Amino acid sequence: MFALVDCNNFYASCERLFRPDLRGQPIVVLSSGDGCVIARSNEAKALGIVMGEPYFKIKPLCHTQKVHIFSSNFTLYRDLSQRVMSIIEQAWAHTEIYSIDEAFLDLSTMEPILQEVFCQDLQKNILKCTGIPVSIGLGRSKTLAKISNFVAKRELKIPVFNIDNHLDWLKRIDVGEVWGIGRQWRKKLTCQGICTAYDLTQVDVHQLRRQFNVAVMWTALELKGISCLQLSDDTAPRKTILSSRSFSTMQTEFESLAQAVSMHSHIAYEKLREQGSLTHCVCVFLRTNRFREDLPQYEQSGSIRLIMPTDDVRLITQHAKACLRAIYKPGYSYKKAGVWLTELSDKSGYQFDLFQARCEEKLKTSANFLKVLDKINHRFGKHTLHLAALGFNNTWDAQFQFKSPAYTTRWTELPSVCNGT
DNA sequence: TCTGGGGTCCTAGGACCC
DNA sequence: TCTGGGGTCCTAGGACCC
Repeated sequence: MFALVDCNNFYASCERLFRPDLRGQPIVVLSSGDGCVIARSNEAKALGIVMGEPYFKIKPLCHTQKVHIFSSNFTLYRDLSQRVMSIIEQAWAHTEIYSIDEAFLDLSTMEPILQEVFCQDLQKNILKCTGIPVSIGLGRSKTLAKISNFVAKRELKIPVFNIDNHLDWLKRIDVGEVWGIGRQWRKKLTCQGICTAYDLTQVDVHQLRRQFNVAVMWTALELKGISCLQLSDDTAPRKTILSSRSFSTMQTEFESLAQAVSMHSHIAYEKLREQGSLTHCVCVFLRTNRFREDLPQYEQSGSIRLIMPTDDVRLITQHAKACLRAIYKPGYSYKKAGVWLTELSDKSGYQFDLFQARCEEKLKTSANFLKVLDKINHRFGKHTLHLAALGFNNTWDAQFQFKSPAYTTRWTELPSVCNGT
């Protein structure tokens, strides 16, 4: 048996945690640059605000209905996520942290009779210790646990549900709600009359393998209660690292794009160092605003493959700017740029170039420099020390107009408790 | 006027090898 | 006119997830 713990309206719940005055009020959390809706409280859902909707389209509704708007505050969400996850891991060792707000538990070694009670206790404990409400679904496979969670949250509105003796629910679940069936597969399946999760269990799995792919076949097997996906004990480092963002206003000049690309190089560098990897390939992309059909469109990417892998922010930035130079075309209004590091390798397996003199001295100097850079930024705040290439007073960077304080991670932004006097 | 960011995996096809 | 069989690796593109 598997259990899926899923935080309810996670980002909205995080925001409400430090704003008890917002209990029962509609809350919406926006994506980077206050672009789209990425989380909604139940009250906001009830107003018909849908996921992914651009903010400007719902602005009047938010105003008349007094919806509380928040910019995304990932520092806060990450911190609260870690608290929730640590409680889960303390309660049960065989756990996979699947996303910022979800964890799978493999309960197969627990007495079946204890499983539901265990989940009910866990749900109460998480709420008590963190203030974050969660729902827990149980099932014979990860996919069934997912569906079970969906039923608990959306249909029955109860904290814990075990679908094992209630598989009739599959007949009422749209096939597009099944984990692993996205928009394209849903379209293709419904064309063939496969409209519900139950329908999918009735199709020959080899036919699914042929017509779709092996993942869809596994999904169908999992719905039948045949577990194909085990917990992934994934402490493995990322295989690619990306930093990208839309601009607050469209940019035309090379210089501001170069600043943005330098900033993304810096962010990507920090992520790279954090997991102790080196990059072999630096890729840069930029694109115009695809929603502005009245403007000429351009989208391009370029990459540089390094002879020797690096984690030096100076080299990464230098190569990223060279990529940008190669793809930049004047005369366009750019909306977004990013830096993508691929072909990552572990620092311990450093491969020297056969045809160049070994340059240990140079590497040592670089390592020392980076160590100091990291140390200073760790102690005094993320962007205390950075390359001048990032520029100052960036007007192009995304705005977070409705951002809440870093309540739990910054001394100066701790919530204050007022005694009313 | 205003439309997110960051990942993974699978597959088909092409290039190459003997 | 007729031209094998059995592999591996790489890449781009497409699907999915949160």
